[in-house]
Amino acid sequence: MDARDPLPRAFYRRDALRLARALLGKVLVHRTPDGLAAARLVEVEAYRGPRDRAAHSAGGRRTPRNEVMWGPPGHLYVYFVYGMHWCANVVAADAGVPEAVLLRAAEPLEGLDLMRARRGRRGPDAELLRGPANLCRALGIGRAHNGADLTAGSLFLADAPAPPRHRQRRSARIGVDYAGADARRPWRLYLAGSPAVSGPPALRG
DNA sequence: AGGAAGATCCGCT
DNA sequence: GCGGATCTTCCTG
Repeated sequence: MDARDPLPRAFYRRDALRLARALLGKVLVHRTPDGLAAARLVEVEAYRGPRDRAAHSAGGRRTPRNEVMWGPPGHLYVYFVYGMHWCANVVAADAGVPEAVLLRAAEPLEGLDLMRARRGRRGPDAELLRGPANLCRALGIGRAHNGADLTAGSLFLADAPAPPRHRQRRSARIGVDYAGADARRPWRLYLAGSPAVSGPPALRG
């Protein structure tokens, strides 16, 4: 498979934790009229369905907002938070199983000028996609991309070598203190030492 | 109909 | 470390 081809549907058809592991190192590509932007995923979080109190699908709540989580795998679930930010998830597992992987950070690869412009040229390049909302901003992802099919179209994930195991780390997920015991489950995965990883220093090495 | 909280980010102290 | 920005969504009454 060419590195520029979208990963196939079968890649996404597994539970969110396994998909999260597989996503580390993969390349998210977005072609728009303004140009192409691409970045390598270095931080993700698994949200594991109705029994996961931290997930938007907790308790089996199915609403217009999280509807995409119930759909087939390989689509993007994009939601709006805090009155100003967009965040993007990759839908995992079979239709009817509402699991997803939040994309928290990535290292810029292509389209640096475009991403700087979208971000307002703030900070070092390595931090252009540091944090879930910044990632969406730099890649031009927003409301229009909710439900987008990542296996066909201008927004897709391309294959890339898996990062070495000795750089892979796990931690509790960030920003889910409301979720009780589930808040402490180690379902955040990241690459140690990447300057693009978000969170406090203790959660980046 | 109303209100509370949110899978965040940034700038200031 | 803290709080403000800003608005959608969902639950409650």
